[in-house]
Amino acid sequence: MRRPCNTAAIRLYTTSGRQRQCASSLLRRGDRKGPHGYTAAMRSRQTTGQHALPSLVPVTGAVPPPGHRPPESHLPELQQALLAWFAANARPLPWRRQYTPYEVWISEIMLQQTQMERGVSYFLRWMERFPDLPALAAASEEEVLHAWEGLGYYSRARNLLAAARLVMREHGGIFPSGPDAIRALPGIGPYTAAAIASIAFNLPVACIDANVERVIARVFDVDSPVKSGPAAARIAELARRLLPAGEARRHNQAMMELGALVCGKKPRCGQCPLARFCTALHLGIVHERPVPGKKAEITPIEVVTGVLSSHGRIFVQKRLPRGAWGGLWEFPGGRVEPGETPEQAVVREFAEETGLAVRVTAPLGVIRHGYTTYRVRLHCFALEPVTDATPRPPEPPVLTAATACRWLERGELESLAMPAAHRKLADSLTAPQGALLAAF
DNA sequence: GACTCGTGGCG
DNA sequence: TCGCCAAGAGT
Repeated sequence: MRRPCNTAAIRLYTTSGRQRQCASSLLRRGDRKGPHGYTAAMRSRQTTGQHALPSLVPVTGAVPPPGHRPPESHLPELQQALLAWFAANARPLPWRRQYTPYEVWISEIMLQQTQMERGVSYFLRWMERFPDLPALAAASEEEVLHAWEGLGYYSRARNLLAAARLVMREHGGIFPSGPDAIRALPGIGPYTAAAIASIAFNLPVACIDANVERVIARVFDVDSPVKSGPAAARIAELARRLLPAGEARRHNQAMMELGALVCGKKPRCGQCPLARFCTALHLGIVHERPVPGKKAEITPIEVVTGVLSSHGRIFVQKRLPRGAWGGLWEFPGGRVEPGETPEQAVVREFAEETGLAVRVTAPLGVIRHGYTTYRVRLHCFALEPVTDATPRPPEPPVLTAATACRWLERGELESLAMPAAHRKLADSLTAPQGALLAAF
């Protein structure tokens, strides 16, 4: 299965240009003054204070306009406005046709920490390859990882397979409908359990994801970091109270859709169905909600990898089953140690990870990528085996960082799941005009 | 709670 | 170039 690229089908699901235009003009206006007469200086002071609400004072002469409807005392009206908005603005996503548990499940896992457009393209390809749960359960991990290649967080794919097999074994192949049974499946945490229970089965549970947190933090003016305990508890309680009876499926999707399309990082308050209920908008502090947590530090690191070729074949190894890129295939390599050149590092890493003696024949360039806490520069090299004069049977590799290895024909690189950076390198090897091809 | 786990798009 | 982040879960 080939990695999805930007296909024409995806355009169906993107935000329209009209919405983008409206949003930008609104944002500029809001940045300058705020919709209700509070200055930027006022907002700035509110952000740093622990108690934004009590310290709020209108600009001299400005009176907060009438019409704000405190959300706590207008829940039914708010719920109705949200559902009406969703009915008119819901995107026609592929898993919104039938709401089968399998499709809802796959879509929810794929969309974790993944942008909608990418999720849609992978979802469509996934359903061609694994059309139902038994088909997934019958697949190999190699196949599943290959279908997932490029999405990242590969434990999601491994857990999907494990969960599918568990459902076959313990639930007779029928996706469980009880919240506890759903939550017990590998890879399904609090959010996803609630999403499947409500969206697939319309059970009365509230979904709380980053979108919902953002919407609630603004509408109800939650003034502590949303990831902290107190804020999380308040948001959970508010989310429960917001849920209309019998409407969990539509309501939860509406909350998340609103957070994605309107109440995003760039809020489009002018087109928001909840604007008249929104406390943060009323106070002119929409941009200060939600209150962010502390940000992680990014460490720059130098990493090397090498493409070892011998007799027209290329060496790859399969990473250990757990941890980063677990179960994916890669070219051996590792970090450059202090005082070491990248060339020295790749020779050392090959010796440590495979027992193979190699030498560098050519540099293949530097690939930049980043993940969570690292910003990586991956130095790539072409390698050849170091052989002594006397012919002898080739010694088998001694793998210390992998469970398997293979010598591949160049065309076979396509068939294995690889980390994104290694995939870029592999693609450069087979590219028709690859500047690196001469090295082979 | 604090960490880890990927990737590509965007301003 | 760089920081931020997009429908979180597992340890």
